Amino acid sequence: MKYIQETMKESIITAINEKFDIQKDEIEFSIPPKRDFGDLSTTIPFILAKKHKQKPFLIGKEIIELIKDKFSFVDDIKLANGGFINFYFNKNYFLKDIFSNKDRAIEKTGRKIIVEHTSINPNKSAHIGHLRNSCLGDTLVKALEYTGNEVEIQNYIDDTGIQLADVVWGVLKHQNKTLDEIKKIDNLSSYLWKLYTEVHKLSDDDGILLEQKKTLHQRIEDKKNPEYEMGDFISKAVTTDHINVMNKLGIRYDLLIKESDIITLDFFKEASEILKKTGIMYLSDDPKKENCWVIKYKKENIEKIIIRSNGTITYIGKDIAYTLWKIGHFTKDFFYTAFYKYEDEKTIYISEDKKTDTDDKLMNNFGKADMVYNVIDTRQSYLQNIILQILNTLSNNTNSRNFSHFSYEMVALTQNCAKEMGFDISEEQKEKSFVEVSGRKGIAIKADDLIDRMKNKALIEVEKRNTDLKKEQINSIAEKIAIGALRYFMIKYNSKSLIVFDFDEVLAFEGDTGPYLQYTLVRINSILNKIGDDNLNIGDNLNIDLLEKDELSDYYNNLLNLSLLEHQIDFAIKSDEISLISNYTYSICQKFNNYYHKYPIVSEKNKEIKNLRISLLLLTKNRLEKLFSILGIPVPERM
RNA sequence: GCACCCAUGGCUCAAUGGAUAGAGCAGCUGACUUCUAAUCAGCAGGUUGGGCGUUCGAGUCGCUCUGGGUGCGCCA
Repeated sequence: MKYIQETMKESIITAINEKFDIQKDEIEFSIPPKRDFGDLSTTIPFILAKKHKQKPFLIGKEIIELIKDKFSFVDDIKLANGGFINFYFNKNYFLKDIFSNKDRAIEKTGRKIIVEHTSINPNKSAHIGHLRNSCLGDTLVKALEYTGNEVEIQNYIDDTGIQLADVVWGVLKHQNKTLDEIKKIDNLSSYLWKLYTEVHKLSDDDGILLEQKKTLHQRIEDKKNPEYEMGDFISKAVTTDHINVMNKLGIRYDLLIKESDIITLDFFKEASEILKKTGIMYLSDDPKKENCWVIKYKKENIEKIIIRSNGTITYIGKDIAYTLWKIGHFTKDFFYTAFYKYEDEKTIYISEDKKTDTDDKLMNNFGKADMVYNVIDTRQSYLQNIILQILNTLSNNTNSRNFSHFSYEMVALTQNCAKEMGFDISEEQKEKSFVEVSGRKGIAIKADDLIDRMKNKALIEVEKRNTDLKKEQINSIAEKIAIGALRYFMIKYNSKSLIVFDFDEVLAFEGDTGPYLQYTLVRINSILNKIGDDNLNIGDNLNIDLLEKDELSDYYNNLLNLSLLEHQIDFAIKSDEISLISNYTYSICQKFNNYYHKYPIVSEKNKEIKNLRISLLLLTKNRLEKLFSILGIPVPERM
């Protein structure tokens, strides 16, 4: 449909541009809400009515006269409701066009895009809040790849942060453990999860302790042992745990960037030169900010301090430097080494502050992107907006977008859920309609625990329905269902809506859920198995007019919706809204399931009608498989 | 105080300024000797928080009020 629309736009412009003034990007098509209104609709008359100060109805009539014979695949064009131009396609042409183009390769854009997501503090297990980030980020990655972009997936490791220092203090000073002892701990992330909340409780209002932690934090940053060594081990071990959990969900990374390397290599120096030279960063006149280098945040008219009066850099400075590096504003680069290998040998690299043995060829390929996505929750909007402002100023070129704070609302818990988990909730929090997730307070569901819980629920269902299967098969199916359910749940909501988490909702496997989608595709595969490969020779001789009126309408409805795939994915990316992809997938399944119940396929006697139905089946399968791979939803063999 | 976000059936959410505001859950009724009932069909449920405005057309845009949330440090 994307291609049909493009051709139509061009033909329309050529046909009418002598009489009417219209640009290509002003023309928009939409699928009409009712079949009676045709197959594709445009509101050009309304747009022109404003420009030419005429009635939309009259303009519409004139346009139709000008374009009526221009399209071989359009049977009829009608004017409706005061100015809508509705196109009625030749249905057979349309069917053949979609069917023969279903595997058409997407053109490469030649653009390199960096997506940073996950970026969990490496001091404890991943939890549901992180899952939303990673699922959104990964789906974004896959959608960008699908549309022909080269994507580099980065995961930022804050290995010098206070959060890490907290647990290092916990093991060294509070528990007096040595590095060797720590190395022996099974499931370190989970162990630290508990320790972290303990440390947080202890130091809440203990001044001496806070001072001690501050010193320790500085020693990590200065790479002094044993603190540095311990921090380095913990952050790498925990990061590995995070990579493993995410891998279960099909979420992967190309490169880890350590904050310590940004500091050690003094990336900020180069960033600082750029910012000073362009006047973006300047010495403040404000007496309260004497000797501070600041950036003016225009939106709120605030001077944000970047370099403190003592010469040290604030938090955002590192982020600015990192982003400038990503977009290729730097001459400086990191060094790299291999960090992790997936089962298929694909490697995750990690940044280093000095030369390593890793092959040089790989080193030069990181960074230097045409576009950068930072997947970070909405609470960081202020800082991300400052970065956006800097990049906009630097690139003067206002119409090409090269940075997106891909933001989303946080995940919280229902009061019920928090109670069920036995969390210690403050009185203040109890008054609210939800409980904020907090790693520090231990108020969150760990990713591992959630996946296990979902798998167990799926296991019961699979066992009930498939008594003939072996244990491993049941296990593998249950795992796929759990993953599908979780990934769909995490992205189906609009990114601006707060997810108030409850087990009932994530464990629902009926209705608007991942398993519903999976069930649809499993069923399609099962029908195709019954039909057998021999009977799948769908030729060019499909004739949609053989269908009865009602079926024709249902069939065509499915077809039109299926034709929107490319358009929907483009639109989701353009609007920074991943849930559009899951919504679209759901609509395909709903329409197909309805069709399936009305019209038999395997038992249909009329060969031509059977072929028509099979072709719809194949087309639906084709679309769903593409969408599932973008959404990261696995396809179980049976359900 | 300033900035940003949100408000749509009982609940959870859709809707690209467009035609009669759609789904799922919960409730009720019905469909498995017929391609998997994790499914499907039907019933019921709406003044899109209030007001004003822009527009041929507003759930969607602007202003305003109300209610909720988040952010705003020489912390990270």
